[in-house]
Order: sequence, then C-alpha cells, then structure tokens
Amino acid sequence: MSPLREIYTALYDHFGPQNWWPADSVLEVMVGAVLTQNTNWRNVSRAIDNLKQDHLLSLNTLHHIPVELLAEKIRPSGYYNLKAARLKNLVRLLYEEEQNSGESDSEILNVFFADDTARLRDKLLSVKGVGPETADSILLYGGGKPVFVIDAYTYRVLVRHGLIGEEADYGEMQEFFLDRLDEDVRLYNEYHALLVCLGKEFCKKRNPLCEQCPLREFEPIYVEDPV
DNA sequence: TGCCAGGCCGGGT
DNA sequence: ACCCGGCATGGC
Repeated sequence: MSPLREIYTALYDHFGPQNWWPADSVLEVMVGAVLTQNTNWRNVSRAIDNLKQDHLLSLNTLHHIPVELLAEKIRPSGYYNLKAARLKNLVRLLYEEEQNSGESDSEILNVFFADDTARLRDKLLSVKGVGPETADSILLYGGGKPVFVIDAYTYRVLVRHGLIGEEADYGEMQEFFLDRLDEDVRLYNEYHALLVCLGKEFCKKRNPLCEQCPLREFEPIYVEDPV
C-alpha cells in the first residue's frame, strides 16, 4: 500500500473531515485563494469579511471598484496593494472574457468552469499574480476539478518523511500524488486540507522533528536546514 | 521580540 | 537555469 494512502488515513483519523474550502460561493473561493498567498487565513478572513460587509463580493463590483479602495478593504490580508491588483487581474479574466454582463456571478462562473481543465489552468496561470497553487486551488475548490494542490506544508511533509528530494518542484510533487492516488476530487480536496491542518499545528518551519505529530510513525527524518 | 503565515513576480547573475 | 529581495498585516 502506498504510504500516501496510509498518511491520508492517519490524518483523517486524527483531524476528521475538513470540508474545504471555507467560503459561501465560488467567487469567494477565488478571492480567498489570492488573498491567502503566503498569508495566515485569519487575516484573509478579516479581509473577506470587510468585502462582504460593504457588499463588494461580486464580479461587477470588484471589476469597477478603484484598485486603491479595494486595497484598503483587504488591508488585513497583507500585501494589500499587490493583492488588490491581482484580484482585479483575475476578475478581468472572468468578467470581460466571458462577456456576460447581464448574467449572475454564478452563471458567469459556471460558464467559465465548463471547460477543459488543462485549458482552464492555462487561463488562470496567464493572470499576473496567479501561480500554480492559486490556480490549482481555484480549480479544485472552486471548480470541483480533479487537481491536486501543492503548498509549502506539502513540500515540508514530503521532504521530512523522505518521500521526495529537497529539490522537488511544484510539478514533481503534484505528479507524485497523481501517480499514486485514484482520481477523486473528494480525496484531493480532503488531502490537501488535511495537510494544511497538519502543517498549521505540527509542521511549521521551526519544529522539524514533529514529535507530537500524527505522522510521527512514518519514518520522519531530521532535516538539518529546516525547510 | 523576531519569526512565521495555505505565493508570486521581477531583476540579477 | 537558478537565486534573491520585495511585498505587509497580525498572532504568538
């Protein structure tokens, strides 16, 4: 049995189902995916609350709001000038390319996601400020596509348990999972969420030994230069 | 108090 | 092809 399967079971038994993404709409998933870049979710949550309170969480509004004002609203999420521009870039892809000014957000987004996954990924990656993790999060958690999301925690877990080399890049890690797991959106969803859950509690940069971690039985190796 | 957080881009070598 | 600094708030 693949260690990936056993690791999943251990995480699931320890943390239980995560039912990601924490959002009320597909658009909120996409906005959250940008705002959470290298940022604690607590701060992202505040920024999204600001947008909701001011009724700014719609494609039309986000498209027309001045970028400076948007930046002010998402301030708690950090890198706010950068992220405001990135959100505008992403919304422009959805709002203008789909040319559906008369339709609702959900209709526009349904049309957007009704496309080949690989082509969707390319479209998302063409947006300045959307990299592989943000694109894949949007595909999996927003569009329900069978894509495995890799992040810094995933990298740490794989390296610290000797499953992959330190030089592994995003694509190699993604391939590592896809080669060893059945194609299953539900599984991909829970697996990444569980890895993040694990990371927040047990796999931060400074505690490479993870002695209390639910994965301590899976041949953890000491990493001299903590990744 | 410094380090860290669910990255990504652009410039330099 | 790498490597690195910049981006920025809030929690512990």
